[in-house]
Amino acid sequence: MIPDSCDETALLDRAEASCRQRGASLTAIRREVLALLHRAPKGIKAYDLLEQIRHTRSNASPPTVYRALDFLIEQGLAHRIGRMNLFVACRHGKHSAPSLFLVCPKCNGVTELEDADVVSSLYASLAATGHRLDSPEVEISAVCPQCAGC
Amino acid sequence: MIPDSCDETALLDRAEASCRQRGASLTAIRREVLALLHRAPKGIKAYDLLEQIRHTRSNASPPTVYRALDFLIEQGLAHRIGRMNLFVACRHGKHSAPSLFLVCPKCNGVTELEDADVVSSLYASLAATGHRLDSPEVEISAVCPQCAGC
DNA sequence: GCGGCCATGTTATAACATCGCATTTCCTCC
DNA sequence: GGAGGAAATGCGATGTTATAACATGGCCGC
Repeated sequence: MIPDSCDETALLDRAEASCRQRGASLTAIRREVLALLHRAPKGIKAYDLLEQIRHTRSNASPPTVYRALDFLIEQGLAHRIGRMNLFVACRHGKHSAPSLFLVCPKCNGVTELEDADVVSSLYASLAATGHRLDSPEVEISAVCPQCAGC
Repeated sequence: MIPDSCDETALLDRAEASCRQRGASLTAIRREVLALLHRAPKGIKAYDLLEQIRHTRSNASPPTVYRALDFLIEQGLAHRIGRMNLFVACRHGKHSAPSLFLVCPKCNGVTELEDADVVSSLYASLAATGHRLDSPEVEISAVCPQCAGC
């Protein structure tokens, strides 16, 4: 897990290196989008992202953003929260094992849930029906403790 | 569990009764939408639903469909799959427990998975961290058996 | 230079969802 | 039975999210 105090540039450089390893390139646009995602730990919507990125690239358009997002997701650097049309940066270095992400529908906060039992029983159940997990990130919409009180 | 061979009319009548019990009414439009959902076991999109329902109600508009869907979801008779903007009829009689939806990213098909082990361990794990499931639908992206072969 | 390749720019439009308000329907209470 | 009110529907416009389609730019090996 990457500590929050981690320097942004270093983080982006690491992402760039990992892309290069795979023969992909983290271009300027993509890097900027990734940086914006990292600055929005609670997720950000595509059109808010578009507005943000227009501060530095006034000609950016929806495809500019969506293409960058698609790339980042493909590279495992970002994640799409289906229900909310929300995008978040991936908070962990690698996905050696699948993990569960609890997404709070109120504050949009994302918490990683580490629980071997859940993951293994999920695996077993999927295997029983012939399914195979598509992505190592499983999102679950759940109200977080802070918001549960409200 | 309701057997698949169950007659559609009977199924709708049962849904109507369960609505009435709660002081809600399964009107003609809602009943038709529910019937259409049941005929699309892999889920159907709102605008496809709209096109279908126009066969019998030529004046139907997007709000017609969305309002009916909102009602059915509220009543636990249908589920919304956020990721794909897809709607499915609930395949259980009751939604006493949340269920897992396996969404195939290739064919977009939705399969409802009922697995007490997974659900209970998920529940336990959520409770341990103070979270609470937001909706009875837990979506998981998983390649289905048909697409896995390709 | 030129041809291939990837990324990006640009315009338009598709696809999904909601709002706001008028009208109707249906229930209930008198 | 009729008045009042709540719920449901009709209808048009609008908001929001995402992609299609096509043109251009820049790099690189040859």
